[in-house]
Amino acid sequence: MARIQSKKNSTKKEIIIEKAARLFREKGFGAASMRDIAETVGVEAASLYNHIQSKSEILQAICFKVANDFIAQLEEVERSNASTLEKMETIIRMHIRMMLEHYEYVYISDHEWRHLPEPYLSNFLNQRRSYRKRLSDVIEEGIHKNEMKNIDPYVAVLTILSAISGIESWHRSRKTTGAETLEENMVKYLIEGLKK
Amino acid sequence: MARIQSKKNSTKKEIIIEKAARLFREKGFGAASMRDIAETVGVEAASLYNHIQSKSEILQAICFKVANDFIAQLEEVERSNASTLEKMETIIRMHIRMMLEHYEYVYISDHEWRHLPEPYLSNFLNQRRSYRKRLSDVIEEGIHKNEMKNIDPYVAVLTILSAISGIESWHRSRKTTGAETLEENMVKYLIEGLKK
DNA sequence: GAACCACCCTAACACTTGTTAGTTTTCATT
DNA sequence: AATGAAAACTAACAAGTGTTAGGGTGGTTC
Repeated sequence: MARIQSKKNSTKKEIIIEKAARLFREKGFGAASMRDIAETVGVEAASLYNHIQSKSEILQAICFKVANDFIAQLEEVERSNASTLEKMETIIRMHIRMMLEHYEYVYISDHEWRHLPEPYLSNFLNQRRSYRKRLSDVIEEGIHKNEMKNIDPYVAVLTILSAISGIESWHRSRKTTGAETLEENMVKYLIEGLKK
Repeated sequence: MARIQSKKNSTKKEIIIEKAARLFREKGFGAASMRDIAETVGVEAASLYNHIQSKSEILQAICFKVANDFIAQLEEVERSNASTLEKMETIIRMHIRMMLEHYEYVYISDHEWRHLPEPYLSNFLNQRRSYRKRLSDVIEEGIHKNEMKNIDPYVAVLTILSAISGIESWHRSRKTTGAETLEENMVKYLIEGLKK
């Protein structure tokens, strides 16, 4: 019960996933090999299998952790009794912060999910679809309550989530624009386009 | 000079690139093998090398074709004497239509460029950076001329391009929303958020 | 001190990868 | 019918893939 632990109070499995996430993001799931992962962990490839069952288990862990995180936070917003515009702003900020603070994980969940094996793939896509539906319900309500301009809710959700997912390219850049400027301006842009 | 041609007035090389594009988009560059490509072309893998030099040459052809297309169209807009807002709307529509009509190519150029070998990779990224800079110059001018609201130009460009790139997920969906609705609503959203 | 267990190692597996060599087929032009 | 080039084929290569088997090592617990 002691040896399995490391410096950071995390199990070796968690360490493996963390290191793998970095590589999956940098090179893509397919191009990052188990031997690559093993090297950054400081161990032989075969040894990884004492802690994980397969390469794709790592991907599953990452994708579903992110998905669950988003769903949990969305539920919190849904339960609140803020206006629909406030709700959307909260959600947008939540997404931006997730992208800023958990870049690797969110990026992988956004871009590498197609490598999930069935039935996880279908599962993931269903969760995703239902998540977006719930977001567009908020917008639809906002339109009915005359708090938002009349815009196709599906397109609005698509626009918002895609825009935020593009923060990925900021992360890869030289970051002459600060994180705070990024957040405030993107929120401004996306909320302004929604307002009546 | 005749045998190399096929039904569609295109060389075999172009056919290979087209078929490969489909596979690169579906499975990713790394996961699509030369044997996969050969099969859809209806030939053995080794025979592909009578027409192309390497797998990555296909990727280069796709990425730079798209990049050059975008640059050419941007230059046309820059030369016009429309207002900055009109310019931005034209550019946004151009991007949306490219995404709608040349989905496979644009998607690959957006998502698989990291597999380009040097020096093509650096080249590609430089073109991309300079393209975005020119877009943000238009927005900056719009702000100075008081035609646009005061928003960080870098963030605005990031938001616009990322949003449009998300049309990819519409393409993969059941398309309950039509292409026209998609275009009009996204333009509305993105332009409205820019207007003073 | 013996047994146990978690963990690492080396070696190997079956398979897939992009690509090359060498040969044969196809077909328009002479 | 013969020529010559383009383009297809088979076979093989070296390297890399995820994963398993089996054995060794060092620390914890009886």
